[in-house]
Amino acid sequence: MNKEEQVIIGFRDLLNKMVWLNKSKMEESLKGYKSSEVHCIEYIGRNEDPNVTKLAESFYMTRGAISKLTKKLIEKGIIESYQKPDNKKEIYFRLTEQGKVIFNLHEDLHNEFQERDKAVFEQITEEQFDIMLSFAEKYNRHLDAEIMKQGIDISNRNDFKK
Amino acid sequence: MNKEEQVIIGFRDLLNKMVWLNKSKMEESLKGYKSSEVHCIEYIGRNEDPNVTKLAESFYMTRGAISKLTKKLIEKGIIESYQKPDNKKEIYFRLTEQGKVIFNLHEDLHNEFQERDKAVFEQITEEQFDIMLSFAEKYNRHLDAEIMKQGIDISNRNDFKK
DNA sequence: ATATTTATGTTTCCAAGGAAACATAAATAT
DNA sequence: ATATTTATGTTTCCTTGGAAACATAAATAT
Repeated sequence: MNKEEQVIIGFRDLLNKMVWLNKSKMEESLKGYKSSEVHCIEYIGRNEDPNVTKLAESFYMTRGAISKLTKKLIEKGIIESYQKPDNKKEIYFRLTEQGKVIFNLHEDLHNEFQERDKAVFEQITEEQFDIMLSFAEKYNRHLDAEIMKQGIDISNRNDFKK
Repeated sequence: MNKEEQVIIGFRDLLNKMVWLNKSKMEESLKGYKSSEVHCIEYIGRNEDPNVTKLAESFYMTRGAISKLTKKLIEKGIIESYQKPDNKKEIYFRLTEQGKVIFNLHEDLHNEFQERDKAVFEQITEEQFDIMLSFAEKYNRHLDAEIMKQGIDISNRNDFKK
């Protein structure tokens, strides 16, 4: 196996493991909330005027799936929707007080994860970080261009067939 | 956002994009086969005596899900199962002739993807690859240890509760 | 040798998410 | 000004995959 593949596989395994581990820790601490819900809460808490489309693009999910997820969060009283006076199409979300509590619990947990992995990051120099960041940026840009070529709309891959 | 997070998010986005892009290319070229099926065919074609458990661990999926997937591939005539004379418990898989055709088509596609992304990799020096590989290895080892601590069995996370 | 525990694989039930069709608002073209 | 196209969000139907219970074989303990 060449190094190109090794890097990709190494990071893929890494992220898979991280997702598993954090997910199980999360659903242990934040009982009653799925990790997808918490992820959604995190995005809504951190971003300006988030809507279904932005969430879908960020999570690489369809708008339909996000629509259902946000609906559930509204029913649970974790988020609420709002609109702007000059736009009757877009629907944005914000956290309720209850949502903010979960958001903060998640932030704590996030710090806990950082603490857990600190030992690994301490071994990495600034230069090494920059090398990895530069690689990720280059590759991301390249794939963005390829995705454009393909004409895939991440937020609902079907529409492009129209 | 600190560099630790940036690296993780950068690679996460990268892999998400790659999965999307390759998936849609794949299901375009290998019509009639889902990317999960092709992924499974790839693993079976490349590894010695693959069974449900090994597939599950490699894909970070439950044994139940893999069991269903392999069952479907057997029904489609793409793979077949075999056992060893001295072990009546483990069930292994191999590709049928039809499966080998798909395997080879997938290999071609894989090369095509490498070709597509060559421009990115050409800019990376040997030293830079080694830095990234070393980071991935360290982090993987760290997470393996954490997963051990948690007592999570990736192949069926529930069993450990017994 | 027998009992207990662990490993492997399967099945049933359920939830999450994608595909496609749809509704409506906004943007753009004519 | 009106028609057409595009953007945004929702809904229905269906597939995939997880959770949990189960069956059986193998490994281990007694």
